[in-house]
Amino acid sequence: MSVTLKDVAQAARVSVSTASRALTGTGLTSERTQQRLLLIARELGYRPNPIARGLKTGQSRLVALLVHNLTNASFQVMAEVVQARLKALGYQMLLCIGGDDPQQESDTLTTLVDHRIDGLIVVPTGKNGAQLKALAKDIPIVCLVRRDDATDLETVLADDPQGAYLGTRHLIELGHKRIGLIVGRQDTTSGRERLSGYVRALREAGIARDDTLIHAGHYVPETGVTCCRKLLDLPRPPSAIFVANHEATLGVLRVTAERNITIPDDLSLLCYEDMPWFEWHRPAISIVDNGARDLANLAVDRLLHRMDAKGNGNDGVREYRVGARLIKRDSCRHFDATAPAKSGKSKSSSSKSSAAKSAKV
Amino acid sequence: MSVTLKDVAQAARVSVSTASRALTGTGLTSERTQQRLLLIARELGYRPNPIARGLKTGQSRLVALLVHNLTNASFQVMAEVVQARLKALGYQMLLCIGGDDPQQESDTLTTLVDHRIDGLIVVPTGKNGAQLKALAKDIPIVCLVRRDDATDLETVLADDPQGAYLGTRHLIELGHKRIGLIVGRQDTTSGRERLSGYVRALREAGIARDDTLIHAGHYVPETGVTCCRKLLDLPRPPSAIFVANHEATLGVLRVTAERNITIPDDLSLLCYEDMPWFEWHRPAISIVDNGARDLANLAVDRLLHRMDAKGNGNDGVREYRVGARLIKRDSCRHFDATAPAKSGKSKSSSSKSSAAKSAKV
DNA sequence: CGATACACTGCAAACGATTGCAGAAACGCT
DNA sequence: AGCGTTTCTGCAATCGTTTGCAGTGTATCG
Repeated sequence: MSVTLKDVAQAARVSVSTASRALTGTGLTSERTQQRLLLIARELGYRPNPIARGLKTGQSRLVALLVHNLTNASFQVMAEVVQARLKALGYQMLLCIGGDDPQQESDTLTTLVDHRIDGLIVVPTGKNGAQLKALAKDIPIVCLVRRDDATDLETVLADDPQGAYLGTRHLIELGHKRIGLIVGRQDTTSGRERLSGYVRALREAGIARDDTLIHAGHYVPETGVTCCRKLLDLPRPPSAIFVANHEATLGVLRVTAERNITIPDDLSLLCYEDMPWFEWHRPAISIVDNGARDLANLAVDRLLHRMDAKGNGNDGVREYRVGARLIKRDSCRHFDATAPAKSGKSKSSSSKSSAAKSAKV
Repeated sequence: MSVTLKDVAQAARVSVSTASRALTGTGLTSERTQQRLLLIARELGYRPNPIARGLKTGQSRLVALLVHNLTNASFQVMAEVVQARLKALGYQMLLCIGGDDPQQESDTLTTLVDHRIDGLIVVPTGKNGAQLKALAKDIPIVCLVRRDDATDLETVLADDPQGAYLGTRHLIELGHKRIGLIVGRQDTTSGRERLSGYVRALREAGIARDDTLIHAGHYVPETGVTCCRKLLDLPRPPSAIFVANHEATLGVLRVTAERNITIPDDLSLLCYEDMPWFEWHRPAISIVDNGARDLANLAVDRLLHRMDAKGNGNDGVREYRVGARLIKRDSCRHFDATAPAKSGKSKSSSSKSSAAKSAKV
């Protein structure tokens, strides 16, 4: 069916071994024959069979990336980055979707080692520590975004404490004192860390922590709906909301739209993690960027390092933090303490009516 | 390192061949030994090595899905569907991102055949017909969403003519007569087909086609911006816009927000293809659903069929169409011909006004 | 000029499975 | 008991590479 090494060898009237050595460039063959074989191989359109090679060498040139889903914009860019990087190095990426489900993660993991992947970047659920630990003995593994506490795997993390701190401080600097926080479940690292960053910023600013302003929930839009309602229904509702549970953003947006709350006039909104449409939305939504691109790149770097190091790529470091940064757009504004709360106020502002607008933009 | 067939055979005091036959269940071994081997294999934690097996059988248990990107929501759900289906059948999905770039597509394709994938579902760029055709001789291929005209590959397509027709008709039924269309490049199948569906609906309703209402462009948000502006700046702007180039939706939304145009009061908006946030958006955006989920499922079905059929799974059918359907949400409304156009009308609802304020523009 | 090193090359055994072929065991039948 | 079937098992080749080892030829040196 396809051209094998034998074919090349025959055409060149040498043995398979010589052909192999010439083509893989082990340097054990004369310059002349090497060139000749290279040429013949090209003419014949020879492509080495990774399966056969893999059988012998134990390597597959396959690197897996295991993420929870593809809906999350961060995972999308990570996948794209990883794929691009790996391809450039001659690896194929095996992208797997684990659905944040331990069982599925475990299954996938076994399939992957069956296929003798050369390396793995995984966003762990945290429930398969033992398995991961065992795997790590055989293949290089790097954890991404989440840590699996049951292991001591090298992990590339977003700097969530800092990101949350940055975001909260930004809001404080704008004059907000009552800042609602919608954050992820407290049994996840990111959930805890983001809360801590928020708390630290508050403390630094001398603002007392008010637990009625803090809501945690699952990473789904519905969380945004319920939490946002709770916040707005408070006797003294917040003047700003920091949605540090990115999936919840949709829910928050909906509730504010339903209640005719104008962002950022009536309420400032700051979100965690970017989505492609955030900058197209009006008002464009300010965010704390967790640096998905950097995270992915670093993860690949670390993985490659380990793969090269053949066994011990331990540089002592167990955990890398990728800095978060604030991207200011239009959804946060200075808080004027004298203005009325968010009760039904009618807009005087229609000033900028469409006439002016339609100019050119 | 890991348990091989030989280990199992030794433990059971039989030959490797017997072990192999027992475990693969070829029925050529006695019930008793088979059970015994199954047991021992389980105890030892034996997992067959797909690489070794692949070398002998020429199969890899790998099926590739090649899409343009992961940003597109349709591709996301397709990837998830394909992954789920394949995994259930013991295949691993190789998800590849081709970026709609012929060169990259071609490279990826070669890598994939190198890895002896058992099957391929591809969204073709349309520029590598020859290569695809050649590949199709060796492995089962199904095209998805786009057709490659240079081949006669089995193709699973969305019913774009029908979808566009449905959408347009919906708007017409709501009383709209001037319907703007923002559609994809006319050198893509989908671009052409959606335009044709739009035209048909118009003709059926006895509405003259007005080419100033029709704009085509690349699949990027910017297209939405420019096309939308052109439409709104028309002497007689449309009362509804059908965005049949899904990437352009963001741009359209931005322009309308900037110009203080309230949807659906001032302008009805209908989009093609769903995005997760469409139903959370206020107003929730009505769409024509191209049935990404169904498309993916059908593609998998067809591929599996071909893979089973070993060579000729040709059922004569070359092309499958998956019906589109209309999902009515809140972005389209009845058009009242008596109301003023979209000139400077001040908002009664006032809700959105300030959003556009941010002067930015 | 003979010995010794060196640079290449080829043979053959792996890697871990599958599979055609032939031998062994078990059985039924005359 | 002898023979033919049938049923199971094992040997060994094979898939396409890589790689240790031994062999060949040529250059180098004393």
